[in-house]
Amino acid sequence: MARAAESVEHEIERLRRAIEHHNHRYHVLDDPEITDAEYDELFRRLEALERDHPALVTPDSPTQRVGAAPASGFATVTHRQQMLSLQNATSREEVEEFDARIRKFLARDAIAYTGEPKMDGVAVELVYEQGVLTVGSTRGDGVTGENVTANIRTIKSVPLRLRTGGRAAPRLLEVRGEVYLPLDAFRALNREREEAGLPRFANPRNATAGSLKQLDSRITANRPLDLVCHGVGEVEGASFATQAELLAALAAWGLKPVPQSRVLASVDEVAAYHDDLAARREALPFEIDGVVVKVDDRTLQRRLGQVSRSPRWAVAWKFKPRQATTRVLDIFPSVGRTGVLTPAAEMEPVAVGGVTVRNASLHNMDEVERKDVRIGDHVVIERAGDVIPYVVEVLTERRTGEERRFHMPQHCPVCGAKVVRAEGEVAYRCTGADCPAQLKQRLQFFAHRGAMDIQGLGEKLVEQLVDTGLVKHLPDLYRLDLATLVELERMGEKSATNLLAQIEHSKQTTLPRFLTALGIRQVGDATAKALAEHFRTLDAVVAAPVEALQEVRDVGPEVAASIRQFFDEPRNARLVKQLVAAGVKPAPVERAHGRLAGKKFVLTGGLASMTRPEAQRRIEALGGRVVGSVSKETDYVVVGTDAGSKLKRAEKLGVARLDEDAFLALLGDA
DNA sequence: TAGCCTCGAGTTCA
DNA sequence: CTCGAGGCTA
Repeated sequence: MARAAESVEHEIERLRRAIEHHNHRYHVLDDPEITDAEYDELFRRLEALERDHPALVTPDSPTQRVGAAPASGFATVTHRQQMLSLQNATSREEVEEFDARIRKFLARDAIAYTGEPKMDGVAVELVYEQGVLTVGSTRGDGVTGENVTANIRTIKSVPLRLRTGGRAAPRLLEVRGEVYLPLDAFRALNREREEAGLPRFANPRNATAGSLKQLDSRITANRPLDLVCHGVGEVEGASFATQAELLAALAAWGLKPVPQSRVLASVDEVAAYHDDLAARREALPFEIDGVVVKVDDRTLQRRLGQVSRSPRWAVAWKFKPRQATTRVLDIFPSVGRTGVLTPAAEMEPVAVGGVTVRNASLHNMDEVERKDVRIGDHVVIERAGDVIPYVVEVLTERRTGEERRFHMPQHCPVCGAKVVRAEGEVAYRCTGADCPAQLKQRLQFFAHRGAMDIQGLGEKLVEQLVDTGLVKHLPDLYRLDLATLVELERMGEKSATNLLAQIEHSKQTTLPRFLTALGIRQVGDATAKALAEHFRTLDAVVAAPVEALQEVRDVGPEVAASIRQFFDEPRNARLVKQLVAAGVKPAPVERAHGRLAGKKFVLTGGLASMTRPEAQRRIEALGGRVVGSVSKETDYVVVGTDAGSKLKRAEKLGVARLDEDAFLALLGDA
């Protein structure tokens, strides 16, 4: 028993030291070593131990205060009322417990809540005296923060004087809010920094903290920070019955209230609100890491009061973290279709945003060197914006000295050919003309939907065909027969027959598909289509001199040279000849005409009545074009379910939007 | 010559 | 989906 108590004491002390350390890194140095999720984990563990062992709680425990001492350089501001932090919840069960606690405390059956997105930024307080902004400060440790008035004043959405519509302003108004950097501004800032040779910010919150702590407010003024408000501290000369009323009053005074807030009548509605925001998270123009649930009635809020460091009437329901830290086990190059060696990191499996991640591409050597990722490093990984994980930053302070740098091999790991880096290019390329890795990728690209469209020829089969030597060059595909195919693993007579039919079918292709399938550098499906429309026949494309190629829309000197170089290479000329000899017949396509001739479409989200490639075909059949990104040149954005950032951009640029019904009507479907 | 627009290329997990 | 870069246009 005594020994158990000792070990608990030991663990509490260890946790406190760790939390104090990370507090300092985060709040004072703006340079955290661990993710928020890991920090929260430590904090929760300490809270749990202290709850179970109240005798061990001391006033200097990190649980007994909010943050750490402010960095030097700014004057200190004492908040009239302590700026509290929120209790966290990570599941519906915990929110139900929160609701049950409150109902029990107040002896009520039902409580109305307000839901707000939990903005991932920097918490601040603005003080308005007689309606004039006098002080802006960071939260700091909750009791005292830093005076960042000059920087706050640069934020466009912060009124320097409240709008009162002729009536008297409140004598005193302390507003609590969150400063953040909108995502597009964050990306633009990182691009600029990269060009200037400065390190990138790991995430918008770090960028916000860095911007807000500039001693020179002219720098801050160049960062398009924004501030939204979600609460008040001390107020004289005004009062609000509910949180919703408070937000409305702030808005009336010209402040920006937290967007997308809602009054919620039950835990069910709270859960629906949470799920809705979680689903729309990626499409929002700012980062959020959860929702904040507050008791709406301010009188009830006062009755509930607070427990040590947080109000009893609010809880932050956090989303599953999209960031996580893990360790790089190995870095190895993979060989792509064009021979490019792409370094990839193999990591200890870790859960991020609901899936287990093991691999992440490191894109190229410049990236590896810029981030200085080494084998054995602890890294922060993220699945932001899209699904694909990437390494955000290396936690250099966790290095032990055992880490190994990755060097690009001088010879291809698959075929042993020399690896070269062309002048002015970031990519390293395998020069092996018969590299099996390249052949596999090229074969798969050849069979791809947008190219020859050979269904059933997937990764596994390609692997077998190349490894068994059945396919040494692309034209070998057209010499396969039933007897050899059925020898392969997992290949019966039925699937072999189907595959042969698909291969046979692919011979009746179109010129643009065929040109795409060849895999000419810088020629994708759009350029292939333009070439086909311009030259009409394969022979004409193959024979075209550079000057003629440049007459094609979107083909300049670079692309023209690349095309010419491809066909001038004897092995490529032979490849084209052999494919044609094998029976491949690329048919010319009609020039674009039709009802939608010259119209540009962008597709976003999913459609119920057809797939995206199908929608593209339908549009093109009527002479329209489908492009990947929205610009003011775009004629229509087709908005499906779960539309992404393209819809936002369309709204901003005032581009016409079509829902599925309107789109079908345009296509001429009933 | 700069800035916009579009295209190409690479890519993870279930 | 996003980034980098080629090509086009004001």
